[in-house]
Amino acid sequence: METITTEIRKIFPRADRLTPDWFQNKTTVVAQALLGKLLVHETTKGVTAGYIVETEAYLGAEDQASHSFQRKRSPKNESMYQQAGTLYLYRMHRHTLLNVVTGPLNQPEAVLIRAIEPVIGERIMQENRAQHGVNLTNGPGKLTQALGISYMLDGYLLNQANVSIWDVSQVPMDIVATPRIGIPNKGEWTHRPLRYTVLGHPHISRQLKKEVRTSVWQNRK
DNA sequence: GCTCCGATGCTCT
DNA sequence: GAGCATCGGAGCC
Repeated sequence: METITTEIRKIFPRADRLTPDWFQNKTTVVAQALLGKLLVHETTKGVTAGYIVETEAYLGAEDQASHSFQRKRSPKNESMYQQAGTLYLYRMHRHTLLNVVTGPLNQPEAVLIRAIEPVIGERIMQENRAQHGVNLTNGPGKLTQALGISYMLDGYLLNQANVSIWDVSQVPMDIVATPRIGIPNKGEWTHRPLRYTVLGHPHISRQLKKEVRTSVWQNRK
């Protein structure tokens, strides 16, 4: 725990680790506030980390697109019912997707982390993915592979599984809300703007080249 | 025990 | 922009 703090603060002297409490806030608020935060994984190969640039909110029992729609509950999605800050990981085809549980205990909401910008351990990410450039981390399955995060971490609390999220005062210039990806035939929930992105960031998934901007972060304080 | 399918990504056109 | 890989769990027989 101390060594990772030292390592992060070498690069970001004023970095603060987010505690599970931080995720008790409203899911849509957390999803937007996560943009610019640093997602960190301590692996056997070294530290991997990146700024979060794309998230999606999943609003529990009433959200048709959520795994916990109508409070559906099973060993597979049990993590969604746990306390805020719990990691919810599941496998999609042969990929692993990472969520962080939000809100009160037993209210099964979560934020899906869909894309990051590599910051630490880019060489490790290249090894893990056999790819380079934006292809390293511009998708939910890609970023877990790049960071070396396995579905075995499902159910662990943030900070207790070598996975942590840090406030490093990186602030988006602009945030845009759009419909979520891969949610067909879910009525109004298909179209609700619950996907949040750092406007124009090159690492956002499924983005057209002409939408990429050169300036995406505010200057640090 | 069997079928169905997905909050994806890669490849090829 | 379409096709398909690939696998565990849920739902049903």
